[in-house]
Amino acid sequence: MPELPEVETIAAGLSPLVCGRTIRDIHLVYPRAVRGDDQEFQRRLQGRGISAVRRRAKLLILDLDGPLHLVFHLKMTGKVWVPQKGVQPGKHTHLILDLGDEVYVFFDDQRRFGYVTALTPLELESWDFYRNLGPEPLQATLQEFTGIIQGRKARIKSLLMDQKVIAGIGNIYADEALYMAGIHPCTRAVDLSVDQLSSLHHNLQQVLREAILAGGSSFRDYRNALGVAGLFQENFKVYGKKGLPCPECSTNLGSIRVSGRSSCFCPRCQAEKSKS
DNA sequence: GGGATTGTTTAAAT
DNA sequence: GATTTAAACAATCC
Repeated sequence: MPELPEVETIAAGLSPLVCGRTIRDIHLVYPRAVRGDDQEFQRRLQGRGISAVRRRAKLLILDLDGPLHLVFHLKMTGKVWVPQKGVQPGKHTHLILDLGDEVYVFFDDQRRFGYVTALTPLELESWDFYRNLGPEPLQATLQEFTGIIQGRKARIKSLLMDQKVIAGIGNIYADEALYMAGIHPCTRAVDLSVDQLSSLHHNLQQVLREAILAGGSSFRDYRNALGVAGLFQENFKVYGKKGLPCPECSTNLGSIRVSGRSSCFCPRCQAEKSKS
């Protein structure tokens, strides 16, 4: 489940390995991994040079000469990586880009929820999902953050995970940021105080930065561009820790479902406001 | 084999 | 129409 820090780590690792190289050949093992027409996809990529690797929200984007954008969404189990020389594609390798000199990019995805697509700049900008993405959480100022959340009636956790509100946050970092800010996931945004909004903004940026420094989280099977696991899962305070003691107060952590997602929190440190 | 897992899309409800 | 919520979907593992 790669979220912002994981995709950021992948992009940073991938960049020096592929930038300046050219896509010599394409092996599309599993055509359904391509969003849109797979023949056109292959035709578009052939012979194209790679100029940059970047991230927007949870999307991994390779900028190609043309210009053209090779866009990956990794969803649950997607991996984009450059294997060591001699490593053969695995059972879940759906796409192989041959960059020459025995350098390859593999796109693996065990659960097959992820996808890849090749879009022109115009197509990328007119893609509804992309166009409607909210601001990057690490760039949003407190004023911006407050502006997009204040006054909304939805539960704060739902808003944090809504890509149209703010981009790149998933279940892990939503739970962690809410815990650090001492806010119950079911709190209506409209009920948050100015101090709580400020704390949430600060802690959200904090947890994302720390996770990026740790190379992302490797809960389940995330791997970076070199196939190496990240370390941030060791820093999880609440995510996936239902029933374990809270690191602050030792109360057993609880779990509830918020907008269809399991949400771990501390019933004491993140008590619901009893305001009438 | 049912349930859990994910982020996004779509539809329904408010 | 805007906002919010719930269900559906993709595929696989345990």
